[in-house]
Amino acid sequence: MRLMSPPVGLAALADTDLVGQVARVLTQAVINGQLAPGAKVVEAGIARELGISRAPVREAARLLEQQGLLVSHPRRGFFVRKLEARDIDEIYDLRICVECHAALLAAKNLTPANRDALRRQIDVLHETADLEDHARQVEEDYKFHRMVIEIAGSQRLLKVFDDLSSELRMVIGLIGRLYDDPSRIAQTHEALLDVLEQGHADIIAARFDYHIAAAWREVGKLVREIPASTNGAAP
Amino acid sequence: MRLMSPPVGLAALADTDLVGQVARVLTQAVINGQLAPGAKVVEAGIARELGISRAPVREAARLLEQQGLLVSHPRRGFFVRKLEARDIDEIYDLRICVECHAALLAAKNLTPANRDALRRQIDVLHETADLEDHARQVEEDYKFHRMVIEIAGSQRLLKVFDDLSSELRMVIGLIGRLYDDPSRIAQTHEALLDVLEQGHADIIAARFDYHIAAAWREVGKLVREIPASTNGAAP
DNA sequence: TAAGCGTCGATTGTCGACAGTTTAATCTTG
DNA sequence: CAAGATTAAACTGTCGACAATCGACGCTTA
Repeated sequence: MRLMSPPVGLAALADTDLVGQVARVLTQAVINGQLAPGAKVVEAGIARELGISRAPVREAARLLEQQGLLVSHPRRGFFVRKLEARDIDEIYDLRICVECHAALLAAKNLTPANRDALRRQIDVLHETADLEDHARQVEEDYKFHRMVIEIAGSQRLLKVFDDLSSELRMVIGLIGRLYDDPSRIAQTHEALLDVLEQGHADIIAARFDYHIAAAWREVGKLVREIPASTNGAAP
Repeated sequence: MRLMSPPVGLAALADTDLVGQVARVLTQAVINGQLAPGAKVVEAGIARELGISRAPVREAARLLEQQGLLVSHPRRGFFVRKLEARDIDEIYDLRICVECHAALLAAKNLTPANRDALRRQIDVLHETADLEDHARQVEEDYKFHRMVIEIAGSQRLLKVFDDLSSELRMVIGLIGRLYDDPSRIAQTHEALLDVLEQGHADIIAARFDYHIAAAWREVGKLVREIPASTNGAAP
């Protein structure tokens, strides 16, 4: 059963995967705040809303739980995870750990082809800098980082990053605007590509560390201007 | 529905979680080889065997898929993941990345209490060295490493480690014997605790890196004596 | 008025069923 | 006899149903 009204076209490639679709829908709902942190995710409600049964919804919820977007209290249901300042710190700490390592691997695997791909992505960053679409800016930013990890060539590294990303998108979606000076993000990423090309391990690690830590401080600052809430429900 | 016959006592605390139980059963089956790599996991079969319906089995399978123990081919079902040499490399590469980082954090958080806990675990390693129970040795080995990450204090770091661990247990279970000289593993872990206490970042990272890399080489050697198989099924 | 208790609606956990698809087995046919 | 077509069995994806449980509300009782 399709979620959207059949889009006429026969472009039903990787569509056949209900729980995947539900997972995407839920993820999106969490990211854009339709499902606020702490909100209860009522299986029957989602199911009815999507015109499907509860089974696929439950499976999708379990998936998102594993990814850290939802928490489940047995016999009480699934809830949108509340991220506290501590979680943000954990996420960025792990991001630094993982991305610095990935950057080193990526530098080793750097070919003209994927070097150009990165450069093109930086061009995209330049373009989006002018737009007022903050969400888009964040998205293209992530895409660059993700490309680096793809180049590193480890599926597991990529999975960790993707899981962290969806958690982060949640907070960032909540914060709203992220960059004070959008034009600068393209520049900072050029610096990242530079050190990758240069290929000196220490410098690469230091540069990526600095870059991510900067984002960490930025997000941390903005988050602390927002409600601090204890996670989960009382026992 | 309970899996075991009710153990009389009222110690039915965290029992109420069918999918959790199923997940554990399946994990165990994968680790000890009852479910061989590449084997098909038939939902109805598992369900019947456990005397439950397919729904919880499916949810558990999705969970293990997310953890990397199973792969799912839409419309064809779940299969036990086949780990190739490349996967082993990815796992250990990530382990080094994560555990070295965790070790640094752990060193900062090291208190007399958890320092003693680590030491006690090393004692256990000494004791199990005499036994011929290889599985037990591996398990206690992991427990030490896990404790370090617990001390580091990041839930996410711990989750990444746990996921990697279950994948690794799979390979190691397959290999059978892992240590040529069991008496040495206690020693090497003492060295790890030493550098943690000493608290010098570079030395900690280097030592953990070396320790894990050694295991990597060991496992890699043993794995390559075993069938190399392509993962998944043909499209 | 505040704490305790029972009731009722809402929601989860689990089950069995059914249709559509995949896989295995059997039967053709060149 | 081998390759392809055909049929039958097995399995997955999804659904709707039902009992058990949880949380809220209101009522009783100090």
